[in-house]
Amino acid sequence: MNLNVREALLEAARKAAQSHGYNGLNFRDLAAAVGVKSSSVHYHFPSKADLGAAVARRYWEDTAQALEALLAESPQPQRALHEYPRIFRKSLEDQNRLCLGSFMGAESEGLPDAVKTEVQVFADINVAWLEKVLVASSSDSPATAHQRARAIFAAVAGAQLIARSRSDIALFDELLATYRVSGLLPA
Amino acid sequence: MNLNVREALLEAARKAAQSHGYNGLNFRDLAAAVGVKSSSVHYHFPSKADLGAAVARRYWEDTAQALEALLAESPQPQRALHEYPRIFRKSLEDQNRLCLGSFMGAESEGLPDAVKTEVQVFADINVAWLEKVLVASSSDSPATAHQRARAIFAAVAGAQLIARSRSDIALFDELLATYRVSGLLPA
DNA sequence: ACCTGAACACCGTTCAAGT
DNA sequence: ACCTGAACACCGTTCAAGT
Repeated sequence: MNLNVREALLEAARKAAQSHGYNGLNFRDLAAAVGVKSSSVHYHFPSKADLGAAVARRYWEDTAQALEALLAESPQPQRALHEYPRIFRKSLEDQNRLCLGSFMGAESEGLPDAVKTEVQVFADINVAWLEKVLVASSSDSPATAHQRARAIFAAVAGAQLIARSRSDIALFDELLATYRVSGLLPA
Repeated sequence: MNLNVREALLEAARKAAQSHGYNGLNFRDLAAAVGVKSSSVHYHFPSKADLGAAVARRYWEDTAQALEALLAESPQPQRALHEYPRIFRKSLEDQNRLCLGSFMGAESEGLPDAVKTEVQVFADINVAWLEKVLVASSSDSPATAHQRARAIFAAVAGAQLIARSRSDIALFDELLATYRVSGLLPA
């Protein structure tokens, strides 16, 4: 039950942050969602900065795991690359939530340093994975793979941001399709 | 002096919102920046929702004007299209600020309806302008221009979001360059 | 017409007190 | 070890009171 509270807080805080951002997170609603008092949240996470950093760290850890699983279960690396946007699509399917990296990235100006650091790691692992897969699928030379990986990450994040503000998953799919026909993403 | 206070509030609130979002806006800091008391802000804008909506409306009005000016002063429409991302670049040059439409778009879940409406207009006028210019420069058929316009808007917004979270304008330029070589944006 | 101080409920935080 | 209530300073809001 003790560990469960901490895990439940991390999970509920992640969902809240993907919906309302770090600024939109608040201890009393979070505590209520888990069934404890707000002062109990401070026992597990002394400050909001600690909570935010823990949530962001867990988020990129989970993402790193999902990315490796995606690559492992794909017969060819092109297939993993093609499925990559599905990770962002799943956030939209889950109550129209935004990628935590995008939301906290937007808020980064006012974020505690510990949180900002974790958010940057999220971006780094996405770009590193894309770069690796682009090279493995030999659709790009190693020299251009890094630039291309960053552009894909930025464009997919942008598509999710726009589609989310309209609560329109079909728009996300259409944006991705246009990225493909234009050549930013491999067909 | 009276009108100046209202205008000064709108301007200061826009800057604050582009840095910290709607949730990061607060009446006391805003009032202090303009030199009045926080209760005076409520005289001009009864609620935070009113203030947010006024800021967002002014923002898309200014953007609409800038877009028309850009098109008017461009000898060819391709030229205006090429210069379009400069509008987003200018926000980064101005204290690393994010497009208000992107920030409030991310926050849209918790935004008052009046604010959300204005934010959507911002997206609409951007896409409509891009679509018009794409057709005029005959780089796209009318049938595909709309899809392409939305993809460009999403990708440029995403590039700004990523570059801003790194406080790296050069990254914005590199992302845009990659969009061009990949074919999403005309060379 | 425009501005202000005081008061209210809310939020992050602390801390002494519980079990 | 884990949880809680009470108290603090902060924020959006209201309102009576100023000019």
